[in-house]
Amino acid sequence: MHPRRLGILRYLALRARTEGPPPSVREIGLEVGLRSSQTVHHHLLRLEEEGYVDHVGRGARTLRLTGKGWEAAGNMALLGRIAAGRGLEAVAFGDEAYSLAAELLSGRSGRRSYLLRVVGQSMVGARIEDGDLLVVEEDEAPADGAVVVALLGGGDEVTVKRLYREGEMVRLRPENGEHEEILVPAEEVRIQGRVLYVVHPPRRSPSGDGS
Amino acid sequence: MHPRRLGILRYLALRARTEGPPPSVREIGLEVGLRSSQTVHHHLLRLEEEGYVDHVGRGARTLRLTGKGWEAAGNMALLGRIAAGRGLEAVAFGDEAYSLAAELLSGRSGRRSYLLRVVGQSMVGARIEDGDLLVVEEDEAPADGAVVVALLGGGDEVTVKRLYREGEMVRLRPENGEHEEILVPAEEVRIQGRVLYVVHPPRRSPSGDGS
DNA sequence: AACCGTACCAAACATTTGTTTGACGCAGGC
DNA sequence: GCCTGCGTCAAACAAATGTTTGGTACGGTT
Repeated sequence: MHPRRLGILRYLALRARTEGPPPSVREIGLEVGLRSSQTVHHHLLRLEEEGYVDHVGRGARTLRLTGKGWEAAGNMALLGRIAAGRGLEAVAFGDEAYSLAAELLSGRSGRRSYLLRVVGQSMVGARIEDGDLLVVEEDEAPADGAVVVALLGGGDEVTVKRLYREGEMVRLRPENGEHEEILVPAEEVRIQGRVLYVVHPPRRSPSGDGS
Repeated sequence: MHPRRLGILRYLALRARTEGPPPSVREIGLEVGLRSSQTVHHHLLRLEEEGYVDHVGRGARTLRLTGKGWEAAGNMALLGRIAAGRGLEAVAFGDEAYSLAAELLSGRSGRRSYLLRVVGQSMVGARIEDGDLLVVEEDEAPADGAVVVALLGGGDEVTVKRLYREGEMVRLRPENGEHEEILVPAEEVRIQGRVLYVVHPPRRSPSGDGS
């Protein structure tokens, strides 16, 4: 991905998560450092050809990120499915999830946020279960005891745990008796964000259906 | 509230819940039946003076509903707090709730939806607990087994239960062993909507905090 | 009756905004 | 060397959009 275009996508994502209209062409230029509206226009055309952006109607500020665009922008980053146990699974999302996130976040501190889908049962004690959506706000220094998204092993591994700092060490505690705590040096873990909300449908009926 | 202005507010709310930018002055006029952009402008000025709308930045399509505006628009309808046991409590909302609802609903079937805050523990079995937010989609005929919002006693009483139809009767089943089923004639209950999502923060840590 | 405020319209105006035109420099391939 | 594609700029154009101006009609007040 062209770095300029990536910058544009990121800015579009930022604006989409912020209250207010999508940016104008010149606003984009101002943001990403392009002095000619034409240049922005040029990149926008490419991005539209390649399916990263969209137009909803005609007129001013009708630009919109597509699903592909959100993905490429990265900072919306349904990073992937969080494995309570191990590993990062295939990224999976839908437009509904995006728009859900977009508004859950609007009006917030300006911090970036995103959605994750949970895989695993290690946090059932915090009402987080397999398949739930998490609304995560980026925050590298949340309070002790917060439920956080942590990156381990240089980013290869993502997990949701409750955070406790202990000097040079970081304790990541699951909330499920069957899972074990992780205790690692602070350098080896990067706190990515804090879980703001858990979103899920009501539990399926014991017998019947309803969904 | 001036009916014209109410119409404008409603349209603004509609657009805010829809993907795409806020409407232009002329688009508003088209919608509410005003042929002069000036007239729309006029009402917009009044609405801004009275604190129903807002401007975020300068330029095109920077109009925004304020909390007061959302409330006046009315179609967002945080009807009230649902008492799992009895009674409808005071309506309570905040900007967060509004914006949350706005996006959770966007892109949906066109049915109206709203948020409710749960009071009571009668549905813990369906992962619905006291204080949770419910995203409810209006639906008078949901499938058997769905978790629904039901109005009893001519609307005086609101409750969340799982729905089962039995001939002329309707069974509303709580999911908490300590609560009793409600079995009433179909005429005495009005199904208001179906619970799509449950939204809540992660459960507070057993010991510490983090929120 | 004269006056005032409100709601509305048509038309014009100024600004913003999307888009087009024309040009420059650079890298890579033929 | 020469051509092509790309990224960039400046400038202009055309469409849209927010805003202003001037005017009409109506109802209530003084």
